[in-house]
Amino acid sequence: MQPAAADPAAQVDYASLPDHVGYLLRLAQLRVWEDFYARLSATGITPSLYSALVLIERNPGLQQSRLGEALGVARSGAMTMVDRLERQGLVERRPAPHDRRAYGLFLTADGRRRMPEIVAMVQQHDRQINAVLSATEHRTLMTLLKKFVAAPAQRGNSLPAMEGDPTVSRQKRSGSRTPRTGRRQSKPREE
Amino acid sequence: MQPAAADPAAQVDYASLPDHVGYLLRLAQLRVWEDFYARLSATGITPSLYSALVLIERNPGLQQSRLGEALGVARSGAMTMVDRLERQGLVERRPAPHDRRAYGLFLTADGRRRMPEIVAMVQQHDRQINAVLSATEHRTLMTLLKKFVAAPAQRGNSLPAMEGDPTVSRQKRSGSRTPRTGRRQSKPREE
DNA sequence: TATTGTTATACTCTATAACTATA
DNA sequence: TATAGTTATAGAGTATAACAATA
Repeated sequence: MQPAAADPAAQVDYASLPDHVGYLLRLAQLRVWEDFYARLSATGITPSLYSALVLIERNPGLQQSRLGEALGVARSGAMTMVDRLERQGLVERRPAPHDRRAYGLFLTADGRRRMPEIVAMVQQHDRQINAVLSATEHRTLMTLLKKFVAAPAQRGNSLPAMEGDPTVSRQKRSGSRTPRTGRRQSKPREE
Repeated sequence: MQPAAADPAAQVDYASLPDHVGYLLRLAQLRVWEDFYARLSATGITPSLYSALVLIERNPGLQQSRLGEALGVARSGAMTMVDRLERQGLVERRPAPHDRRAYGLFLTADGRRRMPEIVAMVQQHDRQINAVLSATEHRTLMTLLKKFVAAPAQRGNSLPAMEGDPTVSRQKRSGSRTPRTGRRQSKPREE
């Protein structure tokens, strides 16, 4: 995303671009992410990982599939997220009580210990991000965004994670679908 | 992004997630994209391609590098975009008058002919998207988003394209950088 | 030496499909 | 037969680096 050196882009006429909500939404989100990453880079927590953490903290024992559904990612994507959080020692998978296929997700002791700090960093990030708006403006923006999002969608409508996603494009375009192969074994930790 | 079947996600407590601007921005953008892709899928135009088209139309003779800077993508990325637009017959590269390295970008005759229709589709998309807000609300939202975006950034601050981007994450994370190799020849159309 | 266009390569994110164990 | 977790693979998007031609 390298910023234009001096400002060669200044000569370009952006025409109608800034009149599109989508364009502004993207710029805004980009700005938010930049600050998020800059601020939390040391922790290795990304926006999507953070949203997973919050959900797991608030819904102890949550299953991976449920997490994925809640965050709008495929099961395999949820896997990756949980793997990362597990590797960071923040989250653990415990066998589900009544279903030997499933696991429940929990914060580890370390995760519970570190959570407040992480949350504080994110809140600080939020404050920084919102600093450009007055309290009233911020409230208004949140209200409008919520209204925008809550509106009945043409298609399904869950609440996805906090992360970028070239997904939509991929899904909706491309008429060619090629099947795959591959695999080997599963659940190498249950014998 | 498959929508949750019935609504298993409804049982999940989203906790503080909806209080974060970033989270709402992402949801909002997702919704916008969905509609954009659904509506323009037949044309093969993505949000980022559309923004390129608009810039080229308004700035005839624009160089690829300038386009890239204006849209916040690397030169190689601008290449890809222009390649796609060229393949679709919408844009052409003409040798720049006073710089034999450079090319100027122009809409083709066909591009100019099709542009109004594309613009109309995008405007229709915009209307649909904005339908959930009153005219006043929409104006307020745009104003707030602009204010949000226009605020002095900590880092550089150009106006990128209309497309998702896992970019930020990649750039800001990862301490390991491995150099590459590769190439073969360039400009096979200038001998 | 710097810039423009180009190509090769790598990495992130996320999807689909198929498989295993279990229900 | 369906579901949870897993794994392999595909592909979109975008970055970096190196190169040729030109400035």
